[in-house]
Amino acid sequence: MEFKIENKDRGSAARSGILKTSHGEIQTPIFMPVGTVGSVKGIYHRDLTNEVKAEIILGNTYHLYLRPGLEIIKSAGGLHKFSSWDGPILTDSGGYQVFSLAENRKLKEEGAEFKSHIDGSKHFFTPENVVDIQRILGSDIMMALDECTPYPSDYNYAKKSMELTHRWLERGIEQFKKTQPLYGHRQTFFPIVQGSTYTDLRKISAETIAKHDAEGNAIGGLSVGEPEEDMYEMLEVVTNILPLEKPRYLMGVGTPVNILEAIALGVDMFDCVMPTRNGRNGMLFTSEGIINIKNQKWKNDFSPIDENGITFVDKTYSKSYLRHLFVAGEMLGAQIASLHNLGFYLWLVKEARKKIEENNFSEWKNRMVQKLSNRL
RNA sequence: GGGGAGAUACCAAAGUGGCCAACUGGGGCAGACUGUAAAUCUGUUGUCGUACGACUUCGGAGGUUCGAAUCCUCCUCUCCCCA
Repeated sequence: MEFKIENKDRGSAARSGILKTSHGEIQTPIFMPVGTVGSVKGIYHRDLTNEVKAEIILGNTYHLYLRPGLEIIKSAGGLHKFSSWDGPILTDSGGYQVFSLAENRKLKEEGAEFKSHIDGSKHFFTPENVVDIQRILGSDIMMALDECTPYPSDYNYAKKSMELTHRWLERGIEQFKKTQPLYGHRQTFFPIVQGSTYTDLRKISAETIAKHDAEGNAIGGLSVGEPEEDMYEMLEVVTNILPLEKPRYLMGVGTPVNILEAIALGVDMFDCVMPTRNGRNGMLFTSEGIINIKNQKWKNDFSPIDENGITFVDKTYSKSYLRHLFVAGEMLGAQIASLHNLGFYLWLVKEARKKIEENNFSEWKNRMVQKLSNRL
């Protein structure tokens, strides 16, 4: 994998770049739609490519390992072929499930023991076998196994958790070096910074991660309930330490405002379930603010969903009609909202990229941030 | 014509002397959602008040009782069965 920074913003740490993978180039900053089980919920790949202009999507190790299982994905020739997505794929390691399925797992030095949420069966994830699994998935970017530390965590827990993540990282890197891609294309491996909301821990973690000189670095354990100011503070600490010339990936973030603020701090890659999940639940993100399309106020509004939207649904369907679909519980409503939101998220990062190239990112960002939180 | 059942909030439906402004579900209204156990979850839904609370409600009119959605009388309406 190759990363080249193209432009740097004058008023902030924002930068634009190009990330080259075996499945295509990614223009950063970029938002990566989440397709946990090999599907960006409710969206055809065709629309992901042609409408949303997605350049890379996510898959999840834990979920794909449980279902359909590695045998099937291996037989299919990897996740790209299995799901018919020939663009880049990043797979999360299951580290987030260590956090989100906390009640169903036990953390040990060797790894994390999971009780499947599907059938209760037991499974053991280690820093090593998570690499092996991602080799089978064939993702372009593989993630290290980490513990996504919950918020709030007391200092001692956060420190121990971070240190475990660091030890796991050593093992993951070893395994990564010992193994080869299975399908003839390149794969890379991103380590993850932890450290909860403690400045000194974040600093230690970022330094530790930086030493490994990976092709890209991720920042995890944020947007798990902490105040946004804390997140930005941690980001600033971490982005000042991680190597400038390597892409930075902020995991699981976030709201449109979060993304712009993080871009300003020098983050290049983002993923979040928000555009799809919140879309399914009737929330639309637009350049003018947030719409809860289920609200009564849209009942008689026959204007397009989003005049400025980039996808075909934005001008094809009216707010009134979309509201009707949600009220009626029609799945088309969830699909339209998801497509719109993803289109908006991709528009947002592409616009940010444009502004960085034009050297007026900060000013634009400040103006956008004002509008993005509006409730329409 | 004869016999029976019933009428409760937007709808359906529980409650059959005080713990009832009234279970529950639907519908309505609003909120939440950040590396997806989510096409999910939460709140609210008589009026007024931020709240403690106050006031008006269970087909209608009377009555019994300290107290009635609940018991009695009459009335109105609906449904079912038989002819």
